[in-house]
Amino acid sequence: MGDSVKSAVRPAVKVPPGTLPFAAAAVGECEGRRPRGRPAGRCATRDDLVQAGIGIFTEQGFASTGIDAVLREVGVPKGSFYHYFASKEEFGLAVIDGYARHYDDKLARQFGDARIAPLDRFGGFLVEARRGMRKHGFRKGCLVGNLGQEFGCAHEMFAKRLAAVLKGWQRVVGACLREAQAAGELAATADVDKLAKLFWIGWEGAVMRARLERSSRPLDIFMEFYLAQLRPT
Amino acid sequence: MGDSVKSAVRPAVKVPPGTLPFAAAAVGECEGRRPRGRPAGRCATRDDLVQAGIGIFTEQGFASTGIDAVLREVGVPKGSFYHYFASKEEFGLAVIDGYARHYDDKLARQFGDARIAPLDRFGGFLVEARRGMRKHGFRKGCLVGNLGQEFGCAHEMFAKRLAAVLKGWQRVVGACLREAQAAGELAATADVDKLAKLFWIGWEGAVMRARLERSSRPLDIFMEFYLAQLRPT
DNA sequence: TGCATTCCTAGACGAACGGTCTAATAATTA
DNA sequence: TAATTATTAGACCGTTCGTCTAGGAATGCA
Repeated sequence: MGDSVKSAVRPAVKVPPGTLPFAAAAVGECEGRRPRGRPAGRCATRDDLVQAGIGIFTEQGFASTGIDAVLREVGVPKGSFYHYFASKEEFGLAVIDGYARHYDDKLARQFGDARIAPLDRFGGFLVEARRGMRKHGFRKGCLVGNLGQEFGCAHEMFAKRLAAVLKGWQRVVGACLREAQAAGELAATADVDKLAKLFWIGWEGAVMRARLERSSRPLDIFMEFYLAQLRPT
Repeated sequence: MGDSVKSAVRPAVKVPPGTLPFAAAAVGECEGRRPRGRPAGRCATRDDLVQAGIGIFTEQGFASTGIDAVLREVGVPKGSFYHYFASKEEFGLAVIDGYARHYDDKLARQFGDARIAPLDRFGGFLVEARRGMRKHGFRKGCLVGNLGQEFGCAHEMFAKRLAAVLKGWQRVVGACLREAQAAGELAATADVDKLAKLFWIGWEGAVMRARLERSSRPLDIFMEFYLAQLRPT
Protein backbone atom coordinates (compact mmCIF):
# COMPACT_ATOMS: atom_id res chain seq x y z
CA MET A 1 0.00 0.00 0.00
CA GLY A 2 1.29 3.43 0.90
CA ASP A 3 4.87 2.76 0.09
CA SER A 4 6.12 6.29 0.18
CA VAL A 5 9.38 6.97 -1.51
CA LYS A 6 11.06 8.39 1.54
CA SER A 7 13.20 5.40 2.46
CA ALA A 8 16.44 6.95 1.32
CA VAL A 9 18.19 3.82 2.56
CA ARG A 10 21.19 5.01 4.45
CA PRO A 11 24.47 3.36 3.57
CA ALA A 12 24.26 0.38 5.85
CA VAL A 13 25.79 2.07 8.87
CA LYS A 14 26.78 5.67 9.28
CA VAL A 15 30.49 5.79 9.96
CA PRO A 16 33.32 7.82 8.53
CA PRO A 17 34.32 6.31 5.22
CA GLY A 18 37.24 4.05 5.54
CA THR A 19 36.12 2.70 8.86
CA LEU A 20 34.73 -0.75 8.72
CA PRO A 21 31.02 -0.88 9.44
CA PHE A 22 31.40 -2.92 12.56
CA ALA A 23 33.60 -0.42 14.31
CA ALA A 24 30.79 1.94 15.06
CA ALA A 25 28.33 -0.10 17.02
CA ALA A 26 30.65 -2.20 19.04
CA VAL A 27 31.95 0.54 21.28
CA GLY A 28 29.36 0.64 24.06
CA GLU A 29 28.28 -2.50 25.81
CA CYS A 30 25.06 -3.48 24.21
CA GLU A 31 22.49 -5.39 26.05
CA GLY A 32 22.36 -8.88 24.74
CA ARG A 33 19.25 -10.82 24.11
CA ARG A 34 16.75 -9.99 26.83
CA PRO A 35 18.93 -8.74 29.63
CA ARG A 36 17.20 -9.71 32.82
CA GLY A 37 18.30 -6.54 34.53
CA ARG A 38 16.49 -3.32 33.82
CA PRO A 39 18.62 -0.50 32.53
CA ALA A 40 21.03 -1.75 29.89
CA GLY A 41 23.79 0.42 28.54
CA ARG A 42 23.38 2.54 25.44
CA CYS A 43 23.77 0.84 22.13
CA ALA A 44 23.78 2.76 18.91
CA THR A 45 22.09 0.16 16.75
CA ARG A 46 19.50 -0.71 19.32
CA ASP A 47 18.77 2.93 19.96
CA ASP A 48 18.47 3.58 16.26
CA LEU A 49 15.94 0.80 15.94
CA VAL A 50 13.89 2.13 18.81
CA GLN A 51 14.08 5.63 17.43
CA ALA A 52 12.92 4.49 14.02
CA GLY A 53 10.18 2.48 15.67
CA ILE A 54 8.89 5.55 17.43
CA GLY A 55 8.70 7.42 14.17
CA ILE A 56 7.04 4.70 12.17
CA PHE A 57 4.63 3.45 14.80
CA THR A 58 3.57 6.99 15.55
CA GLU A 59 2.71 7.43 11.94
CA GLN A 60 1.36 4.06 10.87
CA GLY A 61 0.57 2.16 13.99
CA PHE A 62 1.95 -1.14 15.20
CA ALA A 63 0.04 -3.85 13.42
CA SER A 64 0.32 -2.40 9.95
CA THR A 65 4.05 -1.86 10.22
CA GLY A 66 6.38 -4.69 9.31
CA ILE A 67 9.73 -5.19 10.97
CA ASP A 68 11.24 -4.85 7.54
CA ALA A 69 10.14 -1.25 7.29
CA VAL A 70 12.02 -0.42 10.45
CA LEU A 71 15.04 -2.35 9.27
CA ARG A 72 15.10 -0.57 5.96
CA GLU A 73 14.93 2.82 7.60
CA VAL A 74 17.86 2.14 9.87
CA GLY A 75 19.79 0.14 7.33
CA VAL A 76 20.21 -2.92 9.45
CA PRO A 77 19.61 -6.58 8.67
CA LYS A 78 17.12 -8.76 10.43
CA GLY A 79 19.74 -10.66 12.34
CA SER A 80 20.64 -7.57 14.31
CA PHE A 81 17.05 -6.89 15.13
CA TYR A 82 16.47 -10.30 16.62
CA HIS A 83 19.74 -10.06 18.42
CA TYR A 84 18.41 -7.11 20.38
CA PHE A 85 14.75 -8.01 20.60
CA ALA A 86 13.23 -11.39 21.10
CA SER A 87 10.10 -10.51 19.17
CA LYS A 88 8.17 -7.74 17.58
CA GLU A 89 6.15 -7.45 20.72
CA GLU A 90 9.19 -6.91 22.89
CA PHE A 91 10.36 -4.34 20.40
CA GLY A 92 7.01 -2.60 20.71
CA LEU A 93 7.41 -2.36 24.45
CA ALA A 94 10.91 -0.98 24.06
CA VAL A 95 9.56 1.63 21.67
CA ILE A 96 6.91 2.65 24.17
CA ASP A 97 9.56 2.96 26.83
CA GLY A 98 11.75 5.04 24.58
CA TYR A 99 8.90 7.33 23.71
CA ALA A 100 7.84 7.63 27.32
CA ARG A 101 11.34 8.48 28.44
CA HIS A 102 11.56 11.18 25.82
CA TYR A 103 8.21 12.65 26.73
CA ASP A 104 8.63 12.43 30.47
CA ASP A 105 11.60 14.73 30.13
CA LYS A 106 9.87 17.07 27.80
CA LEU A 107 6.79 17.37 29.97
CA ALA A 108 8.78 17.78 33.13
CA ARG A 109 10.57 20.67 31.48
CA GLN A 110 7.45 22.31 30.17
CA PHE A 111 5.12 21.84 33.12
CA GLY A 112 7.79 22.33 35.72
CA ASP A 113 9.29 25.50 34.33
CA ALA A 114 9.39 27.75 37.39
CA ARG A 115 10.03 30.83 35.28
CA ILE A 116 6.50 30.69 33.97
CA ALA A 117 3.26 31.04 35.92
CA PRO A 118 1.80 27.53 36.37
CA LEU A 119 -1.29 27.93 34.25
CA ASP A 120 0.62 29.71 31.53
CA ARG A 121 2.70 26.61 31.01
CA PHE A 122 -0.26 24.99 29.31
CA GLY A 123 -0.07 27.64 26.64
CA GLY A 124 3.57 26.84 26.02
CA PHE A 125 2.74 23.16 25.77
CA LEU A 126 0.05 23.91 23.20
CA VAL A 127 2.34 26.03 21.07
CA GLU A 128 4.99 23.36 21.10
CA ALA A 129 2.52 20.61 20.23
CA ARG A 130 1.05 22.62 17.43
CA ARG A 131 4.47 23.20 15.96
CA GLY A 132 5.35 19.53 16.28
CA MET A 133 2.26 18.35 14.47
CA ARG A 134 2.58 20.89 11.74
CA LYS A 135 6.22 19.97 11.26
CA HIS A 136 5.24 16.40 10.42
CA GLY A 137 2.38 17.42 8.20
CA PHE A 138 -0.12 16.16 10.79
CA ARG A 139 0.80 12.62 9.92
CA LYS A 140 2.10 11.84 13.36
CA GLY A 141 0.06 11.96 16.50
CA CYS A 142 0.88 10.58 19.89
CA LEU A 143 2.33 7.11 20.07
CA VAL A 144 0.53 6.39 23.31
CA GLY A 145 -2.76 7.42 21.83
CA ASN A 146 -2.14 5.40 18.68
CA LEU A 147 -1.24 2.20 20.40
CA GLY A 148 -3.84 2.70 23.08
CA GLN A 149 -6.50 2.88 20.46
CA GLU A 150 -5.02 0.05 18.47
CA PHE A 151 -4.85 -2.47 21.25
CA GLY A 152 -7.48 -1.21 23.59
CA CYS A 153 -7.39 -3.84 26.21
CA ALA A 154 -6.63 -6.57 23.72
CA HIS A 155 -2.97 -6.76 24.53
CA GLU A 156 -2.71 -6.96 28.29
CA MET A 157 0.96 -6.09 28.45
CA PHE A 158 0.69 -3.10 26.15
CA ALA A 159 -2.40 -1.74 27.83
CA LYS A 160 -0.74 -1.84 31.23
CA ARG A 161 2.37 -0.13 30.00
CA LEU A 162 0.43 2.56 28.20
CA ALA A 163 -1.84 3.23 31.14
CA ALA A 164 1.21 3.59 33.33
CA VAL A 165 2.73 6.12 30.97
CA LEU A 166 -0.44 8.16 30.97
CA LYS A 167 -0.57 8.02 34.73
CA GLY A 168 2.94 9.44 34.84
CA TRP A 169 1.98 12.28 32.56
CA GLN A 170 -0.99 12.97 34.76
CA ARG A 171 1.28 13.29 37.75
CA VAL A 172 3.31 15.94 35.98
CA VAL A 173 0.25 17.97 35.06
CA GLY A 174 -1.17 17.42 38.51
CA ALA A 175 1.93 18.85 40.09
CA CYS A 176 1.66 21.89 37.91
CA LEU A 177 -1.96 22.35 38.93
CA ARG A 178 -1.00 22.12 42.56
CA GLU A 179 1.54 24.84 41.99
CA ALA A 180 -1.23 26.87 40.47
CA GLN A 181 -3.29 26.36 43.60
CA ALA A 182 -0.39 27.46 45.77
CA ALA A 183 -0.01 30.53 43.61
CA GLY A 184 -3.70 31.30 43.87
CA GLU A 185 -4.25 30.80 40.15
CA LEU A 186 -6.54 27.87 40.68
CA ALA A 187 -9.30 27.43 43.25
CA ALA A 188 -8.04 25.58 46.31
CA THR A 189 -11.16 23.42 46.18
CA ALA A 190 -10.43 22.13 42.66
CA ASP A 191 -9.98 18.39 42.32
CA VAL A 192 -6.50 18.38 40.91
CA ASP A 193 -6.22 14.68 40.14
CA LYS A 194 -9.47 14.64 38.28
CA LEU A 195 -8.50 17.73 36.34
CA ALA A 196 -5.17 16.21 35.41
CA LYS A 197 -6.90 13.11 34.15
CA LEU A 198 -9.40 15.18 32.23
CA PHE A 199 -6.53 16.93 30.54
CA TRP A 200 -5.07 13.79 29.06
CA ILE A 201 -8.42 12.33 28.16
CA GLY A 202 -9.28 15.38 26.14
CA TRP A 203 -5.83 16.03 24.80
CA GLU A 204 -5.45 12.59 23.30
CA GLY A 205 -8.84 13.04 21.70
CA ALA A 206 -7.76 16.36 20.31
CA VAL A 207 -4.53 14.99 18.89
CA MET A 208 -6.38 12.22 17.19
CA ARG A 209 -8.83 14.64 15.67
CA ALA A 210 -6.09 17.00 14.59
CA ARG A 211 -4.41 14.20 12.73
CA LEU A 212 -7.64 13.19 11.06
CA GLU A 213 -8.38 16.73 9.91
CA ARG A 214 -4.79 17.77 9.34
CA SER A 215 -5.38 20.85 11.41
CA SER A 216 -4.31 22.13 14.79
CA ARG A 217 -7.72 23.58 15.43
CA PRO A 218 -8.88 20.68 17.64
CA LEU A 219 -5.88 21.25 19.89
CA ASP A 220 -6.80 24.90 20.26
CA ILE A 221 -10.43 24.18 20.94
CA PHE A 222 -9.74 21.68 23.63
CA MET A 223 -7.12 23.80 25.31
CA GLU A 224 -9.35 26.85 25.30
CA PHE A 225 -12.09 24.88 26.99
CA TYR A 226 -9.74 23.30 29.47
CA LEU A 227 -8.20 26.57 30.56
CA ALA A 228 -11.60 28.18 30.87
CA GLN A 229 -12.46 25.34 33.17
CA LEU A 230 -9.43 26.09 35.36
CA ARG A 231 -9.97 29.80 35.68
CA PRO A 232 -13.65 30.55 35.41
CA THR A 233 -14.35 34.12 34.49
CA MET B 1 -2.96 -14.31 18.93
CA GLY B 2 -6.15 -13.60 20.78
CA ASP B 3 -8.09 -16.32 19.10
CA SER B 4 -11.04 -16.37 21.40
CA VAL B 5 -13.18 -19.45 21.32
CA LYS B 6 -16.30 -17.60 20.40
CA SER B 7 -16.46 -18.49 16.73
CA ALA B 8 -19.34 -20.89 17.04
CA VAL B 9 -19.31 -21.26 13.26
CA ARG B 10 -22.84 -21.01 12.17
CA PRO B 11 -24.03 -23.67 9.78
CA ALA B 12 -23.06 -22.01 6.53
CA VAL B 13 -26.26 -20.06 6.04
CA LYS B 14 -29.15 -19.73 8.39
CA VAL B 15 -32.20 -21.08 6.63
CA PRO B 16 -34.90 -23.52 7.62
CA PRO B 17 -33.54 -27.02 7.31
CA GLY B 18 -34.47 -28.65 4.08
CA THR B 19 -34.07 -25.50 2.10
CA LEU B 20 -31.02 -25.43 -0.07
CA PRO B 21 -28.40 -22.99 1.11
CA PHE B 22 -28.61 -20.87 -1.97
CA ALA B 23 -32.28 -20.22 -1.64
CA ALA B 24 -31.84 -17.82 1.21
CA ALA B 25 -29.57 -15.22 -0.21
CA ALA B 26 -30.98 -15.11 -3.66
CA VAL B 27 -34.30 -13.62 -2.68
CA GLY B 28 -33.48 -9.93 -2.42
CA GLU B 29 -31.63 -8.18 -5.16
CA CYS B 30 -28.08 -7.98 -3.99
CA GLU B 31 -25.82 -5.34 -5.25
CA GLY B 32 -23.30 -6.83 -7.54
CA ARG B 33 -19.69 -5.97 -7.65
CA ARG B 34 -19.34 -2.26 -7.01
CA PRO B 35 -22.72 -0.94 -8.07
CA ARG B 36 -22.17 2.52 -9.44
CA GLY B 37 -25.45 3.72 -8.00
CA ARG B 38 -25.63 4.58 -4.33
CA PRO B 39 -28.26 2.71 -2.34
CA ALA B 40 -28.32 -0.97 -3.28
CA GLY B 41 -31.00 -3.29 -2.02
CA ARG B 42 -30.61 -5.29 1.14
CA CYS B 43 -28.68 -8.51 0.93
CA ALA B 44 -28.51 -10.89 3.82
CA THR B 45 -24.98 -12.13 3.27
CA ARG B 46 -23.59 -8.72 2.57
CA ASP B 47 -25.31 -7.22 5.56
CA ASP B 48 -24.04 -10.01 7.74
CA LEU B 49 -20.52 -9.33 6.62
CA VAL B 50 -20.82 -5.64 7.32
CA GLN B 51 -22.36 -6.32 10.68
CA ALA B 52 -19.59 -8.69 11.63
CA GLY B 53 -17.07 -6.17 10.36
CA ILE B 54 -18.46 -3.52 12.65
CA GLY B 55 -18.09 -5.80 15.62
CA ILE B 56 -14.61 -7.01 14.85
CA PHE B 57 -13.11 -3.76 13.65
CA THR B 58 -14.52 -1.96 16.66
CA GLU B 59 -12.73 -4.43 18.84
CA GLN B 60 -9.49 -5.16 17.05
CA GLY B 61 -9.04 -2.43 14.51
CA PHE B 62 -8.74 -2.71 10.77
CA ALA B 63 -5.15 -3.61 10.04
CA SER B 64 -4.85 -6.39 12.56
CA THR B 65 -8.05 -8.06 11.49
CA GLY B 66 -7.88 -10.58 8.71
CA ILE B 67 -10.71 -11.12 6.34
CA ASP B 68 -10.74 -14.71 7.46
CA ALA B 69 -11.85 -13.72 10.92
CA VAL B 70 -14.87 -11.98 9.49
CA LEU B 71 -15.58 -14.89 7.19
CA ARG B 72 -15.41 -17.40 9.99
CA GLU B 73 -17.79 -15.41 12.10
CA VAL B 74 -20.40 -15.22 9.39
CA GLY B 75 -19.77 -18.68 8.02
CA VAL B 76 -19.11 -17.66 4.47
CA PRO B 77 -16.26 -18.53 2.10
CA LYS B 78 -13.83 -16.02 0.76
CA GLY B 79 -15.29 -16.05 -2.68
CA SER B 80 -18.53 -14.56 -1.44
CA PHE B 81 -16.68 -11.79 0.26
CA TYR B 82 -14.92 -10.70 -2.86
CA HIS B 83 -18.12 -10.90 -4.73
CA TYR B 84 -19.59 -8.16 -2.61
CA PHE B 85 -16.49 -6.12 -1.99
CA ALA B 86 -13.68 -5.38 -4.38
CA SER B 87 -11.13 -5.22 -1.59
CA LYS B 88 -10.65 -5.10 2.12
CA GLU B 89 -10.51 -1.36 1.81
CA GLU B 90 -13.87 -1.12 0.13
CA PHE B 91 -15.24 -3.39 2.80
CA GLY B 92 -13.84 -1.04 5.39
CA LEU B 93 -15.68 1.86 3.85
CA ALA B 94 -18.90 -0.13 3.78
CA VAL B 95 -18.41 -0.97 7.43
CA ILE B 96 -17.94 2.69 8.27
CA ASP B 97 -21.11 3.52 6.39
CA GLY B 98 -23.02 0.82 8.18
CA TYR B 99 -21.79 1.98 11.52
CA ALA B 100 -22.53 5.61 10.70
CA ARG B 101 -26.04 4.80 9.59
CA HIS B 102 -26.67 2.95 12.82
CA TYR B 103 -25.27 5.73 14.96
CA ASP B 104 -26.88 8.58 13.10
CA ASP B 105 -30.23 7.10 13.99
CA LYS B 106 -29.28 6.45 17.53
CA LEU B 107 -27.94 9.93 18.10
CA ALA B 108 -30.88 11.58 16.40
CA ARG B 109 -33.14 9.70 18.76
CA GLN B 110 -31.15 10.55 21.86
CA PHE B 111 -30.27 14.15 21.18
CA GLY B 112 -33.53 14.98 19.51
CA ASP B 113 -35.84 13.53 22.14
CA ALA B 114 -38.27 16.38 22.75
CA ARG B 115 -39.61 14.75 25.90
CA ILE B 116 -36.37 15.51 27.67
CA ALA B 117 -34.85 18.91 28.42
CA PRO B 118 -32.05 19.52 25.90
CA LEU B 119 -29.10 19.45 28.25
CA ASP B 120 -30.46 16.45 30.10
CA ARG B 121 -30.16 14.43 26.93
CA PHE B 122 -26.42 14.34 27.40
CA GLY B 123 -26.95 12.44 30.61
CA GLY B 124 -29.05 9.88 28.80
CA PHE B 125 -26.38 9.52 26.17
CA LEU B 126 -23.77 8.93 28.85
CA VAL B 127 -25.80 6.27 30.59
CA GLU B 128 -26.39 4.47 27.36
CA ALA B 129 -22.74 4.62 26.35
CA ARG B 130 -21.63 3.39 29.71
CA ARG B 131 -23.96 0.45 29.48
CA GLY B 132 -22.79 -0.33 25.98
CA MET B 133 -19.15 -0.39 26.90
CA ARG B 134 -19.70 -2.41 30.00
CA LYS B 135 -21.77 -4.90 28.06
CA HIS B 136 -18.82 -5.65 25.82
CA GLY B 137 -16.35 -5.80 28.66
CA PHE B 138 -14.78 -2.50 27.51
CA ARG B 139 -13.26 -4.32 24.60
CA LYS B 140 -15.14 -2.25 22.05
CA GLY B 141 -14.83 1.47 21.66
CA CYS B 142 -16.04 3.64 18.85
CA LEU B 143 -15.34 2.46 15.34
CA VAL B 144 -14.83 5.99 14.12
CA GLY B 145 -12.31 6.67 16.84
CA ASN B 146 -10.51 3.42 16.20
CA LEU B 147 -10.13 3.85 12.51
CA GLY B 148 -9.47 7.54 12.84
CA GLN B 149 -6.55 6.83 15.06
CA GLU B 150 -5.39 3.93 12.98
CA PHE B 151 -5.22 5.73 9.69
CA GLY B 152 -4.80 9.28 10.77
CA CYS B 153 -4.45 10.93 7.48
CA ALA B 154 -2.59 8.01 5.98
CA HIS B 155 -5.58 6.75 4.09
CA GLU B 156 -7.08 9.70 2.31
CA MET B 157 -10.38 8.04 1.57
CA PHE B 158 -10.92 6.75 5.08
CA ALA B 159 -9.96 10.03 6.70
CA LYS B 160 -12.45 11.94 4.58
CA ARG B 161 -15.24 9.52 5.30
CA LEU B 162 -14.56 9.50 9.01
CA ALA B 163 -14.32 13.26 9.23
CA ALA B 164 -17.66 13.50 7.46
CA VAL B 165 -19.26 11.14 9.93
CA LEU B 166 -17.97 13.16 12.84
CA LYS B 167 -19.22 16.33 11.24
CA GLY B 168 -22.66 14.78 11.03
CA TRP B 169 -22.59 13.84 14.67
CA GLN B 170 -21.56 17.37 15.51
CA ARG B 171 -24.58 18.70 13.70
CA VAL B 172 -26.86 16.57 15.83
CA VAL B 173 -25.28 17.74 19.06
CA GLY B 174 -25.23 21.28 17.77
CA ALA B 175 -28.95 21.19 17.12
CA CYS B 176 -29.51 19.98 20.64
CA LEU B 177 -27.42 22.82 22.01
CA ARG B 178 -29.41 25.31 19.99
CA GLU B 179 -32.56 23.91 21.50
CA ALA B 180 -30.95 24.44 24.87
CA GLN B 181 -30.33 28.05 23.99
CA ALA B 182 -33.92 28.51 22.93
CA ALA B 183 -35.03 26.99 26.21
CA GLY B 184 -32.74 29.27 28.16
CA GLU B 185 -30.64 26.38 29.44
CA LEU B 186 -27.56 27.58 27.65
CA ALA B 187 -26.21 31.11 27.31
CA ALA B 188 -27.35 32.71 24.08
CA THR B 189 -23.81 33.90 23.52
CA ALA B 190 -22.33 30.39 23.58
CA ASP B 191 -20.53 29.29 20.44
CA VAL B 192 -22.64 26.26 19.64
CA ASP B 193 -20.58 24.91 16.78
CA LYS B 194 -17.39 25.06 18.75
CA LEU B 195 -19.02 23.41 21.73
CA ALA B 196 -20.38 20.64 19.53
CA LYS B 197 -16.95 20.02 18.10
CA LEU B 198 -15.43 20.07 21.56
CA PHE B 199 -17.88 17.42 22.62
CA TRP B 200 -16.75 14.91 20.04
CA ILE B 201 -13.09 15.73 20.47
CA GLY B 202 -13.28 14.97 24.16
CA TRP B 203 -15.74 12.16 23.92
CA GLU B 204 -13.61 10.15 21.52
CA GLY B 205 -10.68 10.68 23.83
CA ALA B 206 -12.73 9.47 26.75
CA VAL B 207 -13.90 6.35 24.95
CA MET B 208 -10.38 5.48 24.02
CA ARG B 209 -9.22 5.91 27.58
CA ALA B 210 -12.15 3.93 28.94
CA ARG B 211 -11.20 1.05 26.71
CA LEU B 212 -7.60 1.20 27.79
CA GLU B 213 -8.49 1.21 31.48
CA ARG B 214 -11.53 -1.02 31.22
CA SER B 215 -13.51 1.52 33.15
CA SER B 216 -16.30 3.96 32.43
CA ARG B 217 -14.73 6.53 34.68
CA PRO B 218 -13.17 8.52 31.83
CA LEU B 219 -16.59 8.90 30.25
CA ASP B 220 -17.98 10.26 33.50
CA ILE B 221 -15.11 12.63 34.01
CA PHE B 222 -15.33 14.14 30.59
CA MET B 223 -19.09 14.47 30.69
CA GLU B 224 -19.05 16.06 34.10
CA PHE B 225 -16.71 18.79 32.95
CA TYR B 226 -18.42 19.25 29.64
CA LEU B 227 -21.77 19.85 31.29
CA ALA B 228 -20.17 22.15 33.82
CA GLN B 229 -18.92 24.11 30.86
CA LEU B 230 -22.41 24.40 29.42
CA ARG B 231 -24.13 25.54 32.58
CA PRO B 232 -21.63 27.39 34.75
CA THR B 233 -22.69 27.60 38.35
C1' DT C 1 -38.15 -27.43 -21.14
C1' DG C 2 -33.65 -25.67 -22.73
C1' DC C 3 -30.39 -22.05 -23.19
C1' DA C 4 -28.20 -17.80 -21.78
C1' DT C 5 -27.30 -14.87 -18.23
C1' DT C 6 -26.60 -13.39 -13.73
C1' DC C 7 -25.57 -14.30 -9.05
C1' DC C 8 -23.04 -16.45 -5.68
C1' DT C 9 -19.87 -20.05 -3.76
C1' DA C 10 -15.56 -22.55 -3.44
C1' DG C 11 -11.04 -22.87 -2.37
C1' DA C 12 -6.40 -22.73 -4.81
C1' DC C 13 -2.82 -19.41 -5.25
C1' DG C 14 1.08 -16.08 -4.87
C1' DA C 15 3.02 -12.57 -2.05
C1' DA C 16 4.36 -10.85 2.17
C1' DC C 17 5.21 -11.10 6.93
C1' DG C 18 6.97 -12.54 11.37
C1' DG C 19 10.23 -15.14 13.25
C1' DT C 20 14.26 -18.67 13.25
C1' DC C 21 18.43 -20.42 11.93
C1' DT C 22 23.30 -21.07 10.37
C1' DA C 23 27.32 -18.92 8.99
C1' DA C 24 30.47 -15.28 8.87
C1' DT C 25 32.92 -11.37 10.73
C1' DA C 26 34.55 -8.00 14.33
C1' DA C 27 35.87 -7.13 19.03
C1' DT C 28 37.67 -8.81 23.32
C1' DT C 29 40.25 -11.50 26.27
C1' DA C 30 44.00 -14.50 27.30
C1' DT D 1 48.18 -15.63 18.12
C1' DA D 2 44.27 -18.37 19.75
C1' DA D 3 39.87 -18.68 21.96
C1' DT D 4 35.74 -16.57 23.04
C1' DT D 5 32.05 -13.41 22.77
C1' DA D 6 29.26 -9.90 20.39
C1' DT D 7 27.19 -8.63 16.34
C1' DT D 8 25.91 -8.84 11.46
C1' DA D 9 24.14 -11.15 7.26
C1' DG D 10 20.41 -12.86 4.92
C1' DA D 11 18.45 -17.46 3.43
C1' DC D 12 14.65 -19.93 4.92
C1' DC D 13 10.08 -21.69 6.81
C1' DG D 14 5.36 -21.72 8.27
C1' DT D 15 1.36 -18.80 8.30
C1' DT D 16 -1.70 -15.61 7.06
C1' DC D 17 -3.67 -12.22 3.86
C1' DG D 18 -5.91 -10.66 -0.12
C1' DT D 19 -6.84 -11.91 -4.98
C1' DC D 20 -8.40 -14.59 -8.52
C1' DT D 21 -10.36 -18.15 -11.59
C1' DA D 22 -13.59 -21.73 -12.14
C1' DG D 23 -17.85 -23.61 -11.56
C1' DG D 24 -22.50 -24.48 -9.46
C1' DA D 25 -27.31 -22.40 -8.49
C1' DA D 26 -30.97 -19.41 -9.66
C1' DT D 27 -33.46 -16.63 -12.98
C1' DG D 28 -35.24 -14.76 -17.41
C1' DC D 29 -36.54 -15.61 -21.94
C1' DA D 30 -37.79 -18.46 -25.68
